[in-house]
Amino acid sequence: MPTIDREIHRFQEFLLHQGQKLTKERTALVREIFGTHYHFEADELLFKMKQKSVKISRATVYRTLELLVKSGLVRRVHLGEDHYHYEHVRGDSHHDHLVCTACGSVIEFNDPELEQRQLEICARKKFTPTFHNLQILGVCDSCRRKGEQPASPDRVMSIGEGAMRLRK
Amino acid sequence: MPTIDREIHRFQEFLLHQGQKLTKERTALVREIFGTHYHFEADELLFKMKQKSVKISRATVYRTLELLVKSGLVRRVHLGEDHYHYEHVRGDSHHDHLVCTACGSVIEFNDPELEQRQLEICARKKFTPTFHNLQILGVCDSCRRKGEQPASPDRVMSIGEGAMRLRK
DNA sequence: TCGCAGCTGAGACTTAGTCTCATCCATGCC
DNA sequence: GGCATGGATGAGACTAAGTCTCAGCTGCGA
Repeated sequence: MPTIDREIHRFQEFLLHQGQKLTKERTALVREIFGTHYHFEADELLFKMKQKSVKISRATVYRTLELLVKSGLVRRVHLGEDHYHYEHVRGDSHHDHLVCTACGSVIEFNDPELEQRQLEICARKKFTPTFHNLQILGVCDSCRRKGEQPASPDRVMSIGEGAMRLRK
Repeated sequence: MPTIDREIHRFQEFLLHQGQKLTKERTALVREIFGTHYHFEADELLFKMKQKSVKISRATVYRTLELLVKSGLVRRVHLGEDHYHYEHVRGDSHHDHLVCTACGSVIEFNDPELEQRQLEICARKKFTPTFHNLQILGVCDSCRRKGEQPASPDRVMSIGEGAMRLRK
């Protein structure tokens, strides 16, 4: 898949630039992330690799995710749960998330006016922003119509594909 | 301190309303939270109680924080670290946070225009919001002037008073 | 193809938070 | 005040997510 090869190439350039190597484990992870996942958890990724009989340890998954975040190919986000989620980046610009607390679905949005307003607030407070993180929790259209009971905001359903956990 | 007594009274009413009791442990925690802390971590609170020789277990601290969040007296927030922070609420309205990645200080702001814009985005996406969470990470004015090197965004310094941890 | 710096897996360890259960105590009733 | 009782407590085991260690492996430049 040529698109993924481009990501792998970008990752390799990033690694070489700081004297690091592109190993087969790293390549496999990039393939998995850019090939099928969008929002995912570290443990979910580990599980998928095991499912495919690609032997990669937990340590390597976490180490590689850290490198991918540093390289800018992957973003680490909070989606209202008490651990991180990751999403791959494909040259698309920054966005924020609407997270449905009933079904766990994630809707992305990008709103330049909102971003602009944030910059104004920072300027007013003499604050130099480097990064921000906005999640709006609530109920998506289809859940609202199904009349499903939203979970309480501090107990959001698992997001993503609900992959089984590897560690009992 | 009469102000704190008012908070304790509100908490007691909340508890009674659902057949729960105001114990001396819960009272002590409310006093500590409303008396001296603003943004704090669960473990920090536990440490402060131990310092004051008030014997309260970890389980009770977490259980009481949960009740305080439910009662609306305390809010649970993400400040860019991988665990929760809490802040007490004193009738003030919702606000968001600017978090300095160099010194760990937290600046609050409330911007009705920003909130309004979020509602518009939700309406456009047919999403019913219940709650949101915005942190802007960056460097505060005094750190910028000191020319301090900001920590990388994914490795934010500890926020709060840097209380020693109880568990080694 | 060789050497070695960087990488890997296995599993011990850490941190933040939850759960269990025997015992305690706040509250309502007498 | 004394008593009954159901909710609350503490100690510590347990869990989830993530980090660290170290002996052996491997990608890549010479």
